[in-house]
Amino acid sequence: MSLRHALLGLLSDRRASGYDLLKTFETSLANVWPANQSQIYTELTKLAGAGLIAVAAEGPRGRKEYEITDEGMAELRHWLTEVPPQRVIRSDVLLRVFFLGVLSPEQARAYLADLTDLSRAGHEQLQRLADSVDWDEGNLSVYGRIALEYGLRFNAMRREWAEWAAEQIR
Amino acid sequence: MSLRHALLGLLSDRRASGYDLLKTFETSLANVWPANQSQIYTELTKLAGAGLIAVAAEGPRGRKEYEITDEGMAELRHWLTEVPPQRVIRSDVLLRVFFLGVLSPEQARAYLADLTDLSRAGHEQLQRLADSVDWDEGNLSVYGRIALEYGLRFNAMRREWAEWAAEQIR
DNA sequence: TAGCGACATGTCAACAGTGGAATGTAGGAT
DNA sequence: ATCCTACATTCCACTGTTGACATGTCGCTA
Repeated sequence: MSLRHALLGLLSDRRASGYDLLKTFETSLANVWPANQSQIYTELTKLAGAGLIAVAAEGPRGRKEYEITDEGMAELRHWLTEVPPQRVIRSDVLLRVFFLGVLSPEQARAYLADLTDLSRAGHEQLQRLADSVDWDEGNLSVYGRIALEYGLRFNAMRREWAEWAAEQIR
Repeated sequence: MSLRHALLGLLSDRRASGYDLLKTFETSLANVWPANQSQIYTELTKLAGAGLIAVAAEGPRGRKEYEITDEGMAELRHWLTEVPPQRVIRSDVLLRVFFLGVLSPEQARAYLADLTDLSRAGHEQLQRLADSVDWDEGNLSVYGRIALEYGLRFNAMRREWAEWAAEQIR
């Protein structure tokens, strides 16, 4: 149920078409809440039907620019302040760890080494992103920076853990 | 597609019925890959149909004890060594952060304070679990301990991040 | 002016996950 | 002997996610 809130959140900042939103999902939101084209258009239609967003303008090529309604803003605020966050995160990365005993110690260490590399690469990618963005004083900047910092810390944590874990085997 | 591998992984350790597996999912695997009853039974039927597991024994009350086949072991090893782990993790926790600008600074800080508490509680719960288990020398123990350490480090990281983030606002 | 790439939306089938209903049995405690 | 709890499975409806297919237009450039 979070896709709708992601859309409401983006539309709370500025009006946009499905296509605009799709581009945003492909870039900044890709690492947090991926969504594809069909899902976005379907959900926009549902949101409009529920009165949480409305078509504000129509443009060339059938472009429909949506804006958030007061009802939509209320729903967004409700989600932000009242809905308890998901406690569990499905992680196939961690799931594999449970079953590494099936492999040889060498293979298990190789898996953890791959995770180390993956985490290092993720960290570097985010660091480059952080360096390339000019962080002005806007809200999106403040919270975008905070979200990015989470990514940096997460990757650092995972890298250190994977290195530690590899040492624990045999 | 990971539920099937979770089931194969568990069955690689010992034979079990759907009911046994369900109990395992409710306890040790609940924080890594939650699955409910209907999903487990459906997937077991599919796995048996595909020849990756087989009914090894039948017991009282229609109990069917499954065991992993050679084909199933091959699939499990393939998943562990060859299938690249998911790069993105959907996180509604982080998604909210992007949109905290919609709220007042006080409300945003309150959200981060809740996250701090949540992370602290999660850490304590895992710490209690770690203290209560007797870590023998088996593989499950080694890798179970490694997975648990991930949880501890993750919660610690998130708590520190949430505290840092709250300071960044205003 | 012809063509191409980006813009733009809609629909569909398939699979994964959630939650609940229905059904029944075995075995231990009172 | 009865009852309750835990054991045990199956099915169903609904929602969310993925990937592919289908369709068409605008505007720039060669």
